[in-house]
Amino acid sequence: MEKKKPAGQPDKRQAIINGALALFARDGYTRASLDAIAAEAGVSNRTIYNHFNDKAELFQTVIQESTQRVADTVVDVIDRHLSKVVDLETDLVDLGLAWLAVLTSDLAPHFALIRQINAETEHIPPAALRLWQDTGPGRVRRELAARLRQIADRGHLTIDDPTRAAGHLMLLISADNLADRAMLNDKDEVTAMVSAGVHVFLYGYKR
Amino acid sequence: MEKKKPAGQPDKRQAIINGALALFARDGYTRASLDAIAAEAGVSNRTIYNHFNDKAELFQTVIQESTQRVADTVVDVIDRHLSKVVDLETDLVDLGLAWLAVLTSDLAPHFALIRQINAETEHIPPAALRLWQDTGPGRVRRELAARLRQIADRGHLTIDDPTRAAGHLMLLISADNLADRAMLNDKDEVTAMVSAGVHVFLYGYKR
DNA sequence: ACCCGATTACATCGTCCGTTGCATTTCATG
DNA sequence: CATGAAATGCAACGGACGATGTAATCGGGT
Repeated sequence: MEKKKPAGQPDKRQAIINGALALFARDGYTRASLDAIAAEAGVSNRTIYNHFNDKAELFQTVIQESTQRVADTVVDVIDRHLSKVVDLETDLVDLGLAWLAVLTSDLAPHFALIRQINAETEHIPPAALRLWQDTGPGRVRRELAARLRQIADRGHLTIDDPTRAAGHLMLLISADNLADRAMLNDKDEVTAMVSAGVHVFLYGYKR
Repeated sequence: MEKKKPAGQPDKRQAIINGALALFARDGYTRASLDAIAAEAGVSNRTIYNHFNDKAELFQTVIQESTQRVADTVVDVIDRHLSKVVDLETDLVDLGLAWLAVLTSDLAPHFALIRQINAETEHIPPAALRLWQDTGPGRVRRELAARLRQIADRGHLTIDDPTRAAGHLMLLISADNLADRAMLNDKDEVTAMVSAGVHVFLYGYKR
């Protein structure tokens, strides 16, 4: 009784977006059919067109939604680990582990979606592409850069270009992830990767 | 007379592979139609089926061919810059610049193809995926790791895991490339990125 | 000049997909 | 209970695409 279906507008739209995210992430824009998305969302094909004008609009909406969600969580992870630094190395390692935990969380499909975006670059309107860059990875990068600047100002590191340093740290933390994603399931390998990455970052920007 | 069309087998197959590479790289596996590939290759649709059983086989062939080509050149770049080291930092920077030059050379489509592969992971037979990993990025990584081990043995660096170090160097050299590929056209930005990346790598693995 | 395999143009089949129209059903609201 | 907006099921369209068959054409090797 609690979850009776409200025939009205409420959460159908969200269900569509979630289902579309799952299929776009796995199959890509072209391969993911609207019928399959409708089935995944537990919704009629026709209903999708009551909420979105066409497939492209749905795709862009999915990108924005998912990007917003993930950016929020990652920014939160950054703030939680770098707002007050006690021991820089262990704090950075913890940050890296928490970061990678997001990759295997329920937000995992988002990162498959990102790979789709990176592949579809030529077929996505540049405006949407810039918007994504700015509210997604760009925002995370800026947040991390700001934290690094604080840390540098306290004399722990020497950073001339915090934005670039933020990029370096992001890459070093998840280095092997780009080569072999299956490794994310081995806890020991993950900590080894993060520790090594943080170590290089720390000594690379030492003093 | 020199370039008379030999109606026979010779280079049609190569033309098909080249055309398919161009279209697969830009449009992805599903979006790239065989008619478009045939047109791009200056070849009849039917001829493609004289050389390949189906679209999937053509795709895998293209991946193997292009991967082989690019891995050869990149390995060559590595050997040319790290076989004899005079000044490690400038040699690494030169390596990085030569590396990035490949990304904008005539082999550029290959890296768009890689993004397609990364997106299509779920739809490519694992065997083909492993083969690609091994003959492509894996081979490059091993080659670079071997060179780094030599350098470390001579006392210039402290490297416990050369393979991981190779991964770090590859990422640090092309750091910003993942975020903004348009930057590859600005020579100053490229050298700044490479210099910064090499610097972090060098001090990160300093003895 | 002849032959044979490669190539081509063309036509076709079956399928899937995006999109729309329409009639029907569902349910919260008043 | 009546109303209306939202959702659904169904059918259909136009188009694109992978794949195959066939007959004609081309061009080099004997």
